[in-house]
Amino acid sequence: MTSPTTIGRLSLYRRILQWLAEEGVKNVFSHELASRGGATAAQVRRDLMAVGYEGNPQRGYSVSGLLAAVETFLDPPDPLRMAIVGVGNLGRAILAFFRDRRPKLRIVAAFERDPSLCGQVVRGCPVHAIDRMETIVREQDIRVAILAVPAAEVQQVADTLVHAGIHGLVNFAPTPIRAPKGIAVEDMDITATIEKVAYMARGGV
Amino acid sequence: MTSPTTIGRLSLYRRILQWLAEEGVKNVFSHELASRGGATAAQVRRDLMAVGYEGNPQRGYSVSGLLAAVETFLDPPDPLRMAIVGVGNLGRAILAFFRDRRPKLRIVAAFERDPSLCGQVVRGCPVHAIDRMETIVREQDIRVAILAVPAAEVQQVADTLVHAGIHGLVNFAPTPIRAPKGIAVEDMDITATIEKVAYMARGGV
DNA sequence: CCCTGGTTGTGATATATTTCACAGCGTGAA
DNA sequence: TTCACGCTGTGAAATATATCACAACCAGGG
Repeated sequence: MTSPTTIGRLSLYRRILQWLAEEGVKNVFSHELASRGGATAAQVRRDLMAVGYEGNPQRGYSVSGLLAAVETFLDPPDPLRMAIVGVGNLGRAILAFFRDRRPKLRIVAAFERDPSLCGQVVRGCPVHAIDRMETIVREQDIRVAILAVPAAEVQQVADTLVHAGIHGLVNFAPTPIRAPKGIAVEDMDITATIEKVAYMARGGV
Repeated sequence: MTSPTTIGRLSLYRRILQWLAEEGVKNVFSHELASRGGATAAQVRRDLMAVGYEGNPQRGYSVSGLLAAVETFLDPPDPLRMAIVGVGNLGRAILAFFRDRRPKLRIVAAFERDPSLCGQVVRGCPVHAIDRMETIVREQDIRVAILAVPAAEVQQVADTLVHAGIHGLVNFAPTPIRAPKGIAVEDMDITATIEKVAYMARGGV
């Protein structure tokens, strides 16, 4: 019903609103959100239709009111438990960002093939051996997994997670993964993005 | 003329074709590329129209021929020099991936605020103080920069790079950046993507 | 009071992207 | 030979996404 691109932008507006709230800003107009969010004012208003919060032509939107509405819309009612697979540089970067930032989206477990890391706590997150992944995902009711493993392994990891009953996957390997219908999958192909910019950057050479 | 989404997929097909070539596969059909690339056969054929390489209904596409055609299409004629700003975990992950993988896209410099890293070589890439960024970007004719710095700093870094004559920016900070027209910008918002999947994953709870 | 100016919410429109569907072709079997 | 098959390349249609444009609203200033 609500398009995925809109969901992605709402997540961004939420962060902008949090920023504004910290700065003590009370009200905001659609064009201000747009300029901070890299969108147009019309698009912001269109996106906000999904959350059903009404602004007012004189003051725009109440920052706190809109923030609450967006959070209600985006956040699951109960905290959603997530896991990360692969505690290399990329995995650590993601862990660091999410730490203490989203109470409703908690990364509760990490999995890693390298035995020397297992048993440690990295960025506040316990690291388990990847063999125990299926068991732990089931036991801890983990719904979403972030895959930060090499391309050669990622499909197998994804299959195991699907088998363990995962609901969503975010894949950072430079190969798309296949998953049955009903499982939300997003491939974030860093290489493709960089190559895309490299291509576009030589328009005016 | 060619849409950015197509460019992104061509980059993916290129990697798949490299894989196939390493496996010794000589020919490939559009539906095989599609299944490995998370697309449909029609979309693959449509994308390949851009590169102007013709397949044949009996054998499909020659892996080596198509690979060469895609590379000619995507790669700049001369090697494109790139830089990375921020040598934290994310920066290192990207450096590690690009190392020796793309001769036509070389990350030739890294910039970092932390003085203890400056002067070192990380993943084969020399790390410079960020104060010297503008000078080095000009001197070394760096065209594309990858931004892996905190959100609070990213706009200022981008402005400096624009001033230094950069052509393209890939931004990993969770805030979109503003740049003048004519500069290719791609924001990779990891947080938004994860939140998007978290949202979609609770469809069938 | 009556304008003017600036904003919201949204129907209508435009653009971008994907999918459909089929002609054209060469191969292999009968 | 003649047919059926399976694929490519691409016009046409469908879908998804973004933008336009305007009625409705209200505050502030004549």
